[in-house]
Amino acid sequence: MQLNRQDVLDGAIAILDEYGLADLTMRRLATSLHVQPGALYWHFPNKQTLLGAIADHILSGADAPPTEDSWDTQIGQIAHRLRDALLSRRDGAELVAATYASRLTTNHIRERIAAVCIRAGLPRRDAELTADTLLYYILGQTVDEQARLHMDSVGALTPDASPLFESPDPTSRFEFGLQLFLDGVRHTAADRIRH
Amino acid sequence: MQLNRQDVLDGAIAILDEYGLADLTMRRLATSLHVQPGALYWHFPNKQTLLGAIADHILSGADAPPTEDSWDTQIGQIAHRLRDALLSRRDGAELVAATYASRLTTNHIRERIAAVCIRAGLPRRDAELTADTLLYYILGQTVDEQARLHMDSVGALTPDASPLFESPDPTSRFEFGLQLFLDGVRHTAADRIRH
DNA sequence: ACCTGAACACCGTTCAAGT
DNA sequence: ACCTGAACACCGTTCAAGT
Repeated sequence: MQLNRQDVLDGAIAILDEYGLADLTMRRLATSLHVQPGALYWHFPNKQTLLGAIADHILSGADAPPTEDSWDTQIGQIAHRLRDALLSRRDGAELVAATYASRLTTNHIRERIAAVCIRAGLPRRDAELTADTLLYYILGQTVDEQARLHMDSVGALTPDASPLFESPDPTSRFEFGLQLFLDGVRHTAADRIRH
Repeated sequence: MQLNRQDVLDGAIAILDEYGLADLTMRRLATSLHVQPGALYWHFPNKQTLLGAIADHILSGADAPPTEDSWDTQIGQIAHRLRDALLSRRDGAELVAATYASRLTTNHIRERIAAVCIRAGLPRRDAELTADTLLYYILGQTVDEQARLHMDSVGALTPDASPLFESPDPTSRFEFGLQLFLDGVRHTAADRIRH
């Protein structure tokens, strides 16, 4: 039974979900696929590339065209989609943050957000910087949120410090930062229209 | 010549500056201090703790009381101090991001920013969430900026994609996101005063 | 085309024993 | 109190050789 690229990718994602990013090693992956470690290097040149492919997979779908009708709800929609995508797999946010780094800002999601900002009245360059700013916020916030979740499940937190009972809850925290950001964009856009 | 905690810390920072985070290993550090790897574990319980101490060192000073007089310039001052601190050592932003994660939001810097927000008219809880939002942005932006710098020095980029000639330059990019954020805070604060 | 076997050059951490 | 010696249990990656 021969392996293909997709099998390796699926196996890697399965390990990620079951054991987390720290335990996603090439050797462990090889074992789970009943293959020698070296075999993986026929399908992926190195681990970094494999992680990149997982990151792409996690993010796929988050950059679909927005269906809302005003620019601010459109950005909100994309932002929530991205957060949901990052939270959809164990350590998803950490993996994307560690792997993508400066590539999130070379992503289709960035273009989508920038496009919405242009429609809101921002010049191209401002729109791109605005998209980057939002992406940094979402990634940071979500990495943090997911790290707390994990700490919680591992019991490293006192019960009343549990993020599950945290007030405000993670989604509200996310919404707060998102609205703060949108207010900033509104102001910048309004300025542009006035001048 | 006996080693103490500070010697280990200094040695680690020296390796960080010269060879970068990826090459900062316990074994390499031990060699540079002319000591066996196990010796380090008398001074630090594990690598994570050592990295945490380096992160604290990098961040020390960034949380001094602001000297500006309006709340927005105060936040700007703290934000720039944090960025400068992260950029002050090779891979500083990456190290802090990887090590601190959800601890940046348990930092004195967070309290400083929150305090300024409270003085600007925000309720305590909003002030904390606002501080977190800013911290996520600064960290993300600075990690990215530093990663590009490194890619550049390593020659992994085409000349015209060099961040050194990027327009706008990194500092202006940073300033853009910061102002976007401050506009958002202004709006939230104004809302609070009106109602 | 795809994989094995086996090696290379590393890691972080532990711990009895030494001084 | 502080360190050595030596081991344990791993890593990612390479590559001749096999099928």
